[in-house]
Amino acid sequence: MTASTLSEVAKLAGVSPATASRVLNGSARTPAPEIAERVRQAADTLGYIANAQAQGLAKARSGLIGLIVHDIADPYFSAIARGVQAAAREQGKMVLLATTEGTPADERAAVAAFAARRADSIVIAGSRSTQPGDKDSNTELAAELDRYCRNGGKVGVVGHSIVGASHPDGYHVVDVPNEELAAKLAVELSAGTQGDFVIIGGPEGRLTSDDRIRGFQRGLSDAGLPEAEVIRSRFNREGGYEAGLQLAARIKAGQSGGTRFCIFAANDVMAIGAVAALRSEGLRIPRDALIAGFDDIETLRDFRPPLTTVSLPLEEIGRLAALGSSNDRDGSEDASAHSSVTGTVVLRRSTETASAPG
Amino acid sequence: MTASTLSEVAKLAGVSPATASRVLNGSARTPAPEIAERVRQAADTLGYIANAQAQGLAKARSGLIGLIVHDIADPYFSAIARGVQAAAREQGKMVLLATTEGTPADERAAVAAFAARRADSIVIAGSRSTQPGDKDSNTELAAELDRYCRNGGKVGVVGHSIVGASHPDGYHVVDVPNEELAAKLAVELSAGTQGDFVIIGGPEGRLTSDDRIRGFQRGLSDAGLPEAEVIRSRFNREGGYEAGLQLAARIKAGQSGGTRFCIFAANDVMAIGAVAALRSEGLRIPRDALIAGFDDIETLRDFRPPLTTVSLPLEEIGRLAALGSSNDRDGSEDASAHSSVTGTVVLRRSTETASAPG
DNA sequence: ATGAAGTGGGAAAGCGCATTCCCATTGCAT
DNA sequence: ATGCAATGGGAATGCGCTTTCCCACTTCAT
Repeated sequence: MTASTLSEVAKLAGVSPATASRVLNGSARTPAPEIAERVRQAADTLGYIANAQAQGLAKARSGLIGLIVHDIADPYFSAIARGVQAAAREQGKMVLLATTEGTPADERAAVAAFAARRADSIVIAGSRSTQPGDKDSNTELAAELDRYCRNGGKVGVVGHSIVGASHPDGYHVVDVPNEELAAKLAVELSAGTQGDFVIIGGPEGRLTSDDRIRGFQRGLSDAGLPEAEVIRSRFNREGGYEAGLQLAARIKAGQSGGTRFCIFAANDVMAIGAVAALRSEGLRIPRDALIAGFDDIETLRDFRPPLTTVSLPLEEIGRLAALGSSNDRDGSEDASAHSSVTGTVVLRRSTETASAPG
Repeated sequence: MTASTLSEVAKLAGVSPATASRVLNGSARTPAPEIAERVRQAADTLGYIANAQAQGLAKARSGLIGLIVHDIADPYFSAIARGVQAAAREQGKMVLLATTEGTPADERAAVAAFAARRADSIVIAGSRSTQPGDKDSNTELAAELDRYCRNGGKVGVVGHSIVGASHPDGYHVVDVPNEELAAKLAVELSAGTQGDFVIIGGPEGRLTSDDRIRGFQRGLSDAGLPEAEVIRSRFNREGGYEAGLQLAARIKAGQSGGTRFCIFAANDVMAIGAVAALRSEGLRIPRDALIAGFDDIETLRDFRPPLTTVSLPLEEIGRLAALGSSNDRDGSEDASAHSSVTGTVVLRRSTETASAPG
């Protein structure tokens, strides 16, 4: 037994499919109340559920919003996903998920898949990479997105505008002031710290990571401090762990010169990994080293010692990206090519210089 | 400018739409290589992307798999989502996301929405509730799912079979031995513990929570210990926190009778909340109380003190649910109504009775 | 040389719905 | 009473694709 169709409902109600369509799925024209009731009853007894695919075909809109993330299990992305999901819900849409592990080629494929499904809009989160090896893929990604826009799609971008993308009004980017906030963090940290600064960053070319590193360096410089050394690693917990091991060895070898290293990890998850590594080497935070992260991941807030970080309204970011790229076109002016959020530096115990009582 | 269509491609290639369809999207019949090449070229120059909605309509399959979770930002669910996503990818499908906050009414709506989109299968994660107030909604949820199955849909269920659902072969449930594992945890904990056991559980009627509580009690009983008190709270971090505050007050009032409470929180996130509460009251783990969780959430593994818990292969669970409900029907026998996973008790510092050196 | 079997492309009929147009009916003003 | 606009339902078309069926042509066996 297959699902019942509109015409079956119409037949049962003794009306035409057109009328049934009008009453069941919103239309400008509203049939007479008595007829409407009959149709609704028929639909009910048949357990009618409109075929969204057919509707999409007929209306050229799908009610779908595509979401591209690196890894849905990464708390950074899942927080954004929650925001996107909330926005989708508000608009009566559904979200389609794609994970890409950050590779531009997969992102391109995801965009194509979304385009195939005629997603009304696409939200692309997660920093793109500008590594030389990814150059072609990036160009193709931009091309694919442009094509999608040209065909009427809207795309919401978290963080930076897409490199190479050029369609005039198809993109809505949610600016995240990674650089400024990282600078601010550096300034605030430098106030009460005397040890050397070290940065644990993602791979070179990872935009978000690069922004944060650049900002942090600028902050140091603004505070009259020398540039910090940068250790490159993967942009996840394991990357942080590995970098942490390196640092631990150096700390134990006395390379921190009598003072504590102040470590800045480009995101919270890396910071946690680094802390785990330091601990596994018998070092303690903040006794033997200070450390700060970025993002203020919710699940990590109960971590000990509490992690100094930059709090970002991730859910809101997701919401804005989804809303900004919604098809409320006929744009209220041009006001909507960008929206921006702000974050706040949150100093916590992991960077406290006065040795804690406990 | 709107996306180009199959017939445009066909025209450009000088063939019929039928032929174009055959070469571009897999078919049993394969046109001549030379023609195929021409079609492919035409598709390429036009930037043709098949309209999945139209394909879905024509083929009566959508290539979509619906995923229902309480909250995508909850690490438990996002881990499962990752598994589902992986399975979807293997099968060349996409996942459609719905979040419900655990309310049966929303779950019902999500199922209906998936049915409307003609999702090939639905994975429903997250414990259903059997609270009296939800009874009707639950019945409706079951009815909706049954209807979906009757129309040819497959549903993968994480944890328990759907209460009230009855369609013979539409459901594939991934059994999670919550009860057994909780019992095992209780037994292992009781070995080295003398204090009273206390359970922090979710609201009554929450299936997963109830299973774990029941199992834990059984384990205690098997070990010859009296039944533990159960504190009911919300099934998330805040719930754990609130329960933790209550317990902290009692511990400080000396109600633990000279020994330490051994707290079992029905999931890791609650456990973390409880730990945070105890800490905020100046208590320390495991010095002042022991605590164990359930799930072994990845992001929480670096937590201090390391949390005793039950490790569950969440990603695998998601995979199995998605795969098991995939339309490889013509079922290899009936072998596939269930699949099961197993977990392991992981004893860590949070329940160590020998007072730690540090 | 002839027919049967096989090969490969095209025409056409939907898939389930929205929507445009058309037509019958009604209400009103004249 | 007559004409007009407004109202509301139905027929038909098309959204973009798959798939069945048909037909022209080739190839082989006889």
